[in-house]
Amino acid sequence: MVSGMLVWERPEPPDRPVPAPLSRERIVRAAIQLADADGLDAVSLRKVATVLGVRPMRLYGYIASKEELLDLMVDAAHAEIRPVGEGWREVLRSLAEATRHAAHEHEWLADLLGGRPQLGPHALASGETVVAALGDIDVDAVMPVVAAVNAYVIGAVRREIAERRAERATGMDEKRWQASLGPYLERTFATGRFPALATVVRDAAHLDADETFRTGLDFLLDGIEARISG
Amino acid sequence: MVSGMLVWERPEPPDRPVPAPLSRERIVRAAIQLADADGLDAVSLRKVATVLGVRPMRLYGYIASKEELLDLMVDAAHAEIRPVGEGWREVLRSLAEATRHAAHEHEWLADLLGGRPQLGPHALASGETVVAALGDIDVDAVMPVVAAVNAYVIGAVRREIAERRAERATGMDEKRWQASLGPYLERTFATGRFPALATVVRDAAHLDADETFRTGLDFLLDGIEARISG
DNA sequence: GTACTGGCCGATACACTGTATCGCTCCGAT
DNA sequence: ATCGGAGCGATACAGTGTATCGGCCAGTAC
Repeated sequence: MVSGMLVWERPEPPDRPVPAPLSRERIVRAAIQLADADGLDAVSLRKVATVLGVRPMRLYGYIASKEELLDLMVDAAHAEIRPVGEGWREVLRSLAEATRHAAHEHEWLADLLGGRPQLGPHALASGETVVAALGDIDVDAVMPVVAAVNAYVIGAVRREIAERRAERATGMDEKRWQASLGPYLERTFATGRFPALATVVRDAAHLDADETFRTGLDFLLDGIEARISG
Repeated sequence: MVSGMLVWERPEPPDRPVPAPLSRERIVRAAIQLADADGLDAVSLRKVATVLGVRPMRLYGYIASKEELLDLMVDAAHAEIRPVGEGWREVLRSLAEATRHAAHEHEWLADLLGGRPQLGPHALASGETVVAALGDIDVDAVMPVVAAVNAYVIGAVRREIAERRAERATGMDEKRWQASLGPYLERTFATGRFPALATVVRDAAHLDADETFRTGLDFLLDGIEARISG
């Protein structure tokens, strides 16, 4: 009981805000929302907490560090990566395309992919699907094959997103892109120090992002096929 | 002239510290030294300035932002990547191995590779070497081939370094590694949700990092060979 | 020799970060 | 009715990248 004041005189306790119900899932969703909108740099524990109507330190009841939050985000993204198809080649291609697709919807994924080992349930689940589809392949060959495809996808997606960002940074349309990077390359090539590069960049047909990705993936899958069936 | 005091009475002006001679090269070397020793997170403009015996804001006379410093670091690393060999296959393999080697000496490179377009002089130089060695290949095929190899290397190196760090984080030796991640995977596999994965992880032969990298690279180069010579 | 001026340097400041610490409050068990 | 413990949040700390701006200095024009 508080002092001698009667209830009638005592004011009500200040409206203690109803504690927002919290969960890892909510936290991760909020973080992803921020990252989708404004990039990975926009994800800070304070901003996430604000979005959730919560004080920052509350989050530490659910995660031990920001790194863990990023891990959870990546695993959440893996939930959207569901390889399908029949036969090892189709499944691997599906894995690659689905990963790329996810990175298109969540560009921050390009910054995180491959940055730490993926051991979350969703990542393992998609791994399981892939490995299961490779059942007709020599057991000892499965890991190297999956690792190779994953490596290619990680690198290809990173490069692609990096280029996309660079283009956007120059002003979003292709005109300004050619107006800023084009001239730089022109001037650089004009020095004559990179003749072979200059020739290829100027004379060769330029594939778009889709074609580039698929071409590289086909190289890899062809190489795999040759070895495992041989 | 300062007031009426004679020289003899007037103290010397305070030892104005000799301004440390500065250059992008020095700045980048200092940053790389920090990153080699303690990782990318240890690279801050303040720390770099301290190493150089300089105040932080001075650096902005040489670079416009920290991102530019990171770009310069990456290009400096590219200076150590000099692909050699005869014929397109040897050169591409050399490019891949040299990049991996650089990332072993500068682990931070794994965090930066592929993160932004590489247009620095050293990156272009190694690109020139590679493209020049692909002279006997159809011009339109050069870019996709180089892009594919680069993508694979970026991803493979990232994965490899990420794993190495995870191992180190558990205590550096293999015993503790098995004592921390092993049990996690064991418990996870024990749930029976990932049977195919469990089988492969448990029963298949495990390649070491060198073998894994080379196997994937061979897949890719084989696939390339099949297409360009066919 | 003197006045000016333009450029560089550095101190300070700002807004923000991740997270350690720790007192308070409240709930549930005894 | 009392105690214990857990969780919450305010505060604090050490650090970040960088904008701003006052002042010093070198060089130039007379």
